[in-house]
Amino acid sequence: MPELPEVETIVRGLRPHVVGKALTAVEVEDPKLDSLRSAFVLPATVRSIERRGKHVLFDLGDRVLVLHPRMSGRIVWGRRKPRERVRLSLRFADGGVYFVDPRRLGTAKVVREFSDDLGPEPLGDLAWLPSALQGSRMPVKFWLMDQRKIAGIGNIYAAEILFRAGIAPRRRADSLSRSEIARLQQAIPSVLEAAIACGGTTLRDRLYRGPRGEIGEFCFELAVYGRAGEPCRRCGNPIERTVLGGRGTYFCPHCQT
DNA sequence: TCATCCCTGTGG
DNA sequence: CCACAGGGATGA
Repeated sequence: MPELPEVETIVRGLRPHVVGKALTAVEVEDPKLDSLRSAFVLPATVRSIERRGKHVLFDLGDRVLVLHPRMSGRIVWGRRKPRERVRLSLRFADGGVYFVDPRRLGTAKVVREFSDDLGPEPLGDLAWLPSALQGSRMPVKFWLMDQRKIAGIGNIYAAEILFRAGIAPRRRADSLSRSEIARLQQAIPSVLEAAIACGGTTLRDRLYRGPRGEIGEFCFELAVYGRAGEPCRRCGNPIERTVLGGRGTYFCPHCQT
């Protein structure tokens, strides 16, 4: 469910509650996560919490707990356990971190060292982007969502980024002109940073919540995602929805070419 | 580059 | 009831 801005919001919200605190108990409440039962060495101090792509990393000194919310996962801090389906609870003296995940698609693992095959982070300098796009025949929307190419972008922000850049989702990655690539370099960080500044996006289903359960303010206004048939905020023509790679794909046929 | 699967909940 | 859901691994 969450993409980079939502995961970043989660991580920032958890840090003040958890970093430097002693993890006293772990409750595994989903058979799919049984392998975690023997993975913790307690008590352990949480040294830091970091985000990498859409992964949340709890540094426990000799181990790293890696959570990935996938579609429906949430990670919340609370004094008491939430009523929703909790798959994993991390107990601290004054509260807990709860991995809530109704669809149970999210993943959790404990490793000695976090390693991954994720691409670069999409914030900051994207000077590497032009050469990375070269030689990739996939639709640019796929490319943006391919975590090995660039980390953290999902279906919503891929749509929003491509609208901002004025590029149609089906365009092949290696077909973009210099100026289109330059617009992408600008659109990627600016869309994601704007969303982070708003604390992420909460859709109508309200699945996503912040680290303390708050719904994200709707201050990040979606330009295209979920707006099929509604007027484009820029040109007024209706937003279209198609299916690309099995995912709903929203774009403005007039503004995105 | 597809389809399919993993899961469950919700909205039309 | 069916369609769809913010992710991603897998196999053809």
